Amino acid sequence: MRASTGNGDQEQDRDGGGRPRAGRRGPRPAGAATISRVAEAAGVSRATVSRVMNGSPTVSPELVARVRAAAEALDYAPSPAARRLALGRTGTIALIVPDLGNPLFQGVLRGLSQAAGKAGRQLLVAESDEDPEEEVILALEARRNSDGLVLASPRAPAERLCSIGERLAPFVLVYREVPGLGAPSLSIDNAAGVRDLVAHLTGLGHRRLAYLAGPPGSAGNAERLAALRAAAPGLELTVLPCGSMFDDGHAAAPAVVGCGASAVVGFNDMVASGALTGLRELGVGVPEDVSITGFDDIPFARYTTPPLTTVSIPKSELGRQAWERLWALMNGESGGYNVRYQPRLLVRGSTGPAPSR
Amino acid sequence: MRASTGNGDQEQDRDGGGRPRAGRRGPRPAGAATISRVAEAAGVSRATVSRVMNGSPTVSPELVARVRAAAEALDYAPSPAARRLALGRTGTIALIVPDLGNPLFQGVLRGLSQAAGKAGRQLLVAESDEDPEEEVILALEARRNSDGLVLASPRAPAERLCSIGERLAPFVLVYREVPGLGAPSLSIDNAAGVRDLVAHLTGLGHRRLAYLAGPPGSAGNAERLAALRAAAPGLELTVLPCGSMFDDGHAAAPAVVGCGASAVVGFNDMVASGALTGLRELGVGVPEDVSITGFDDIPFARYTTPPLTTVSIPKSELGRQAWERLWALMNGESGGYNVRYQPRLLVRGSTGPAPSR
DNA sequence: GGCTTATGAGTAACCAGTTTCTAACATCGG
DNA sequence: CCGATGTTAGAAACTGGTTACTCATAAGCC
Repeated sequence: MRASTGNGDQEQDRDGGGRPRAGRRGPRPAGAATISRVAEAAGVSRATVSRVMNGSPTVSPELVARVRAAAEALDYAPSPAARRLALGRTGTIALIVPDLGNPLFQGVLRGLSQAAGKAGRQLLVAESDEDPEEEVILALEARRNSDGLVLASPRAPAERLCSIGERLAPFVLVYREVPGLGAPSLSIDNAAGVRDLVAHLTGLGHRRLAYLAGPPGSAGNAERLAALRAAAPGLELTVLPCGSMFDDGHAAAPAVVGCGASAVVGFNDMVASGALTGLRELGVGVPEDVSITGFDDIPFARYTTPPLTTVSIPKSELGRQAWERLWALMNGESGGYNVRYQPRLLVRGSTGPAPSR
Repeated sequence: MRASTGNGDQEQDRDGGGRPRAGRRGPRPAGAATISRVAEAAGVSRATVSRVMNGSPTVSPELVARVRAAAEALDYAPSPAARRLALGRTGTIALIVPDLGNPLFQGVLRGLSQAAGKAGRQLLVAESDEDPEEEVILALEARRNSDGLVLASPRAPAERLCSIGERLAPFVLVYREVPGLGAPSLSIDNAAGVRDLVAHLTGLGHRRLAYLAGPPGSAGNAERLAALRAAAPGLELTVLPCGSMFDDGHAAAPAVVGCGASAVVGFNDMVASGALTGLRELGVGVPEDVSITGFDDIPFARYTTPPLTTVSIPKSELGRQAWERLWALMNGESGGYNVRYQPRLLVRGSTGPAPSR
């Protein structure tokens, strides 16, 4: 025999003595009890053991007790792998995010994890690293190993999502809406958030704004930018390429100074915080010289100096709701309509009156 | 002979005029192709299809082509559930953390997710919510659905872990060492980190320290506190119960002022940041009046005002290493010895000379 | 008391793969 | 030309549960 089968399993004793079947191959988790052994020990059929383990009411109390005792004695627990195959469900749901380092997705992760955990479901997590095609592959793969999917802020183009939508179902979209797709989506009214921010800033007398743009593939970034353009007909707007992390914002500080804006609208709280620190390092007063706003209200935003004016979005709530929707879909219900959460403006210390020129 | 040969051929309708078989039960994912259908289409046996799908070299090129074509035509992909059962492995690893909202664990999550993803493994995540017994149950459950575990900062008592250690294997411990346990651990030399901090603070003339304590169950907290007590024989140390989140630190600010310490050692960066903001709100100058240090070096620590002096630990590296160790263990190798990472002191702006009384 | 109905539990057919064994066939050496 | 050896691919036995049938028994009814 060629050694091609040597897949890591240590064939302990393949001795010529030939005991019945010492250790066939890998599967056996070291003598774990099987349903057959329990059935034998209790003197009943495998079907009866299965019924007892699943709490079927059609078993006599006496047998229930016997099976329970045998299962206990053998330390038996049904094999999840076998149940998956037999039942056709996994007891697992999956979450795909572009970036696990982003508090936005961490919030969804937490909410989803807790809601799914409470319902006794396990959670598979995968990070697509902002790569659209990778994301599609991960999603398909994850879906095959779960009963349902939550796609957070998917970077894949709408038509690509539609083309695989059927194989992804049931699934829920978070932080994005895709019209043609037959999946409920939970999203943020980015335009409303931006309008609130702009109203706040113009109310303070700001006329020259800079926008620290998020990642190019982000739908949220596109919406926020579009809303900013729409909301600011009489304003002067400079768009600075930036990113989504602290360092991106920090690195953009000189450009902010260079463009002469009196107020900076950050794509999110991280770039805003980074820019805030960067500006102060350059000797720019916040908010005396320049006002700064963020987006998302990450836990940290309250603890910058000065605290960041931002727009709050219910991150964990999205996770919880995503579970609710997914649960409904998995039960064949409708999953409900799309929801757009209204963000809430939080005015803190990083914004102030525009400096009189 | 009994009908035991009924290997997958569906005797479509044996019922009296009933419909073919509308929807037997759950399993069928709406007409997904099975290995039997592919075998039939290609005119070969199921065994051959299996061999082709797994790249076995013992199939003639002609058959390989035929099977490939049939699989392609039917859009066939092997059922992960069936493979799990047949192979006895899941292609999945699991991570248990006490709190998904903590950047410390997010770092491990990221590192692990990326390393496992690169190796084509999926990642199951569960949050124990700081509850020791819950954690044990989650770990056992997660282990049964995966090939290996990473336990981050487990809250469960050492003897409890030892008692279930065998059923958890293979697994790796992160942020904690448990002597009796036969699992490699990747931990931080908390004592060294604390010593560095204390040396730095005493070098600046501080003699009265306050420690913002972490969660009671945390092993890291116990180590840091013990090291602090040991490192400060000539110092006055006040221990303030606190927690691990921003708000905990913020709420502790008045107590800090009350105890008269000139330097605050936070359990981690979050409580330190919270305290920093709280102190400044109370009119206390940092670092002029009070110095503050954190621990962990979360991404945010660089962006507080002033930036936080802290001790850096390689969070993502721990995740990557955890994967390496787990991978070795899953292959029957040793998994290597325990590793204690040496943290690195980062002096930033939140610490300064002790005020002359 | 015989017939119908309920009930409890066993039999065997699934779920969808993997792998051992075995048999047929081709190749090679003597 | 025949036996030994080497390949290939199929048959069938697994992986460990679930559940549709089936059947025996007991209870209910007339």
